[in-house]
Amino acid sequence: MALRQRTSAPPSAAPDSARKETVNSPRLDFDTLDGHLGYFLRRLQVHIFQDFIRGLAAFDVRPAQYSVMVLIASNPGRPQAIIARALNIERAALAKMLHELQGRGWIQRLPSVRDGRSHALFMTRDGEKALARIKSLALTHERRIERLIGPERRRELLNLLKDFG
Amino acid sequence: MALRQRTSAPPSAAPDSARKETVNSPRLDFDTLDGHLGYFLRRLQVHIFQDFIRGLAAFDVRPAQYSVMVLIASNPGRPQAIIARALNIERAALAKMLHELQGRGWIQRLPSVRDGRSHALFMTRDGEKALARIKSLALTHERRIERLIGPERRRELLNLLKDFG
DNA sequence: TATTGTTATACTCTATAACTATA
DNA sequence: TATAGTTATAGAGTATAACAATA
Repeated sequence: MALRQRTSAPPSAAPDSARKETVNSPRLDFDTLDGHLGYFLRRLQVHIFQDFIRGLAAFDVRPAQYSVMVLIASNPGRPQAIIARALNIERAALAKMLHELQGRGWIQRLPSVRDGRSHALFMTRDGEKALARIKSLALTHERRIERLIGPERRRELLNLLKDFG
Repeated sequence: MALRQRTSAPPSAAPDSARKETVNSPRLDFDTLDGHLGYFLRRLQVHIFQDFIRGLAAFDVRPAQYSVMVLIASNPGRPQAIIARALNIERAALAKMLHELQGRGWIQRLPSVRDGRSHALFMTRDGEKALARIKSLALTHERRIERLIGPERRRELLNLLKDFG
């Protein structure tokens, strides 16, 4: 594994009297950070989400909202708990988000016939129309990412990440 | 590219009278989500960060704090702006975090001799000692991730992500 | 007893603006 | 003028607990 502990004491362990500011910039040492997958995943993920948010600013749709709308549209009639579990969203957070989306007139919550506790989720007509345009912007976003990191790298990352789940 | 728009209207575009709850669970259709790299990156990154936070709960150190401490320790004497830029952290956020770390007695901010505006950052003795143990826990965390996703996949992901920057 | 959806709370992160002191 | 650091604020995301209704 690439991640290893340092064996020698780093410079800053020297006595205070010996401490010196680093003036020039002989490149930063990232030390153990270089061995953390989470660090690199995070960097790219943040960049991608920022691009997504900017790209869909016209609809004011964030990644989490997009994923919820896509799932409802492709799986109409599901209860909230199923959608929440599928996307790793807290039930409480999803309830709030659905309220928001319902306020925009994009989704519907119908009382379930079979289970008095749950709501069956559907898109509205307006929601479907909005989602069509949103998906188009999301596709444009994905193509920007593809150009940024290269098509092969994108495909390889997608494959590696996908079958992990 | 794998991401493509649907050509046919999804089921939920049917008239309201035709809407039916989905009862059983014939697996969810993730539709366009399946083509978004950001979606998969996010899933794994969240999982990894949660594992990191749990693994370092004894020190109450979060990923961002860890990355800052590692950078200061390996690059003593740097001003805040350099560290912030390197880690894509807002200057304002870093200032707050450094105040926190200073409160724990882990880092020092010495006034810069060369630039009256900036602070030279150093670890304290206690900070170095804490960091040594923290790095050990971080290494254990990384090994858990390695076991979770497999050593080859981890290495490949790391390589693909690294030379993007 | 367990689950669905809801509300409320708290904490972290992120983004922004405004300010001071220096350069 | 621009930059370094600070403070304050607002918004989003996340985590938790508690509750009513239903299973």
